[in-house]
Amino acid sequence: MLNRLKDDLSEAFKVAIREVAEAGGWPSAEVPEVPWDYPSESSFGDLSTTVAFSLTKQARRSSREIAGAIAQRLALDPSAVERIEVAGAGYLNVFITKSWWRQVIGEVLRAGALYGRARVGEGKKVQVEFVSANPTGPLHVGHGRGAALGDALANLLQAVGFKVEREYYVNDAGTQMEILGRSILARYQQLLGCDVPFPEGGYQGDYITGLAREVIQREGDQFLNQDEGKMVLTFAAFAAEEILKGIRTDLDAFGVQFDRWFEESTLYRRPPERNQTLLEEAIAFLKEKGFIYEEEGALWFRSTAFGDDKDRVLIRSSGEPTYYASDIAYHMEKFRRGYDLVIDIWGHDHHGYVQRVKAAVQALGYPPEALQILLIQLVNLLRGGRPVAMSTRAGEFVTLKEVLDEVGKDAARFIFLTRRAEAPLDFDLEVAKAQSEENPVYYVQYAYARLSSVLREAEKAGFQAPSLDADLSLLKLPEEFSLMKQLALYPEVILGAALAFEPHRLTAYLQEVAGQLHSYYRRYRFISQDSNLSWARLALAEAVRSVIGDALSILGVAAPERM
RNA sequence: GCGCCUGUAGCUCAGCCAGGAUAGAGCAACGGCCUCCGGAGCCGUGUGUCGGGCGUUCAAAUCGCCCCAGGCGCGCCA
Repeated sequence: MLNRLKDDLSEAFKVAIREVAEAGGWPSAEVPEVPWDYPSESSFGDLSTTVAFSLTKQARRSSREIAGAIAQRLALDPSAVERIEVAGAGYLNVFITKSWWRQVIGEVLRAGALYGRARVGEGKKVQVEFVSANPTGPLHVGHGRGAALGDALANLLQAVGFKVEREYYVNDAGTQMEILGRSILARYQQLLGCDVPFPEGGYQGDYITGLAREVIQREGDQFLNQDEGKMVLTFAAFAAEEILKGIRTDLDAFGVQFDRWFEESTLYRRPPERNQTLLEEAIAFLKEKGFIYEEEGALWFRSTAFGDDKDRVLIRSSGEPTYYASDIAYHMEKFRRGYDLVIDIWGHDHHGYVQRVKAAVQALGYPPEALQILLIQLVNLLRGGRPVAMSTRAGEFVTLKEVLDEVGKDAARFIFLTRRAEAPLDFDLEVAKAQSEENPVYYVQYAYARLSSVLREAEKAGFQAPSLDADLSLLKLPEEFSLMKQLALYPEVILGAALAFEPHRLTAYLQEVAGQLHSYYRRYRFISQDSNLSWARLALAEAVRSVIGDALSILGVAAPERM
């Protein structure tokens, strides 16, 4: 709605600029786009443009003069625009009519959950791959941040018309599986009284011992004297499956569901209908394109042809494929599935890898912008302002489950989404638990619960479902117009957050709306003796509630009617 | 050494991609507010070399270059 208004205004401005140019005898061929700002100060109007500044050169006049001339020739819809003012050095400030703002309420109430939805995605297929933690241990807080971001981003993209699939890449092959198997085997042997050393670089967490104990419970000591190489594989497969179960449970508790769990081992298996594995196919394709060469017994990919610093090995001289090779095959597989856009969410420590994978995607014949890689910075876990010590190596880490048990899903998700991905995040357990103003999630949820309560009370007082027929012209307070403006902005916030891959814009928006609502609530009453006014304010209440609820659902945070 | 991210109020951060009017929030601090729809709330008070420098521009937190500080990455590791 606001968008439509801005488009209309832009058109009117362009017409006026052309007229001014013709009258003034300066070139009118290049009429610039008209940029719109929301001025911070209400005396500067509701919308403001600096378009006059950009015309000074071609017009050879001052921006102030140009702005004045434009303002005089503007033909505007009087039902939407109250007046135009020229201010400062040549700003053109647009004041929107009160009746136009009031229409936003009806728009929200009529559209309901569809308010703020857009179609820019045009049904294009997007894949968001996130979390993808190795099945070698439970999810920790950092994974939680990735999970919250990926899920919220997927929701946002859905909201603007993309067809989204969520995927988890399971690294169930390669070295780390072997280390996992060895770690469990060592604990198994130790538990049964054998004096064996723990493997170097093994996974030391207590859960490893727990899994070994589980094996003993189920199978006893029958594996003690069997072939170790075989046992490592068996134990690894068992452990990965168990750990993955735990991961699924944790993600479920966190409210994240994936459409597909793609196993790395698939890349090394020959599908019945083909005569090559996906990995072999990928390499064969690159070879055919001339990007592969042999040197020192290894197979190299000429990634430098696509902006990488150096060429990379795909097949080691030992015959083993590198992790990079499997990732190339994986991305080939992804794009074959027909996604228009693939988004990978990785930990920030992988950023050296970005260029490489993009290079591979290009070599495979896909446009580089079809793959977007988002890097998430670390989560610093604090308790009462003091860092909580964590070391994955020593097996000491705070798991996502522990955090969820302590602070709950909603607080965790919301806080994870308050910062943009590439900024490190301090996550203070005490703050996340606090049921007070320190904690942004409660502040926002409370606004929703409060409005729900008001609407319940209203019903008791005889104001059934907020009426679209309410006389909104009774809404005259500045605070009411502030809220209406926030409602009007919602579609832009959704669209902007989705296209920029920045869900944190939505948490910020929610905090702003909640703040305005609380402030209004303390000062005025929704339900009063004046029944017409009550109807009008309740319509506003319902509209605000609807938008807060919708935004929370996109973030994956509950919108409680009572707290 | 090269590359990426970060540097904005005492603290945590928005704003930077698409440059515009006195740079915004929250927390912390202090002082107020429960005849009234939920006080998990509200109102008020103060805070800035936007890391530094140079440049582009009518206009720079925002764009470019250089420098400083912190983090991370640069494997035939994953």
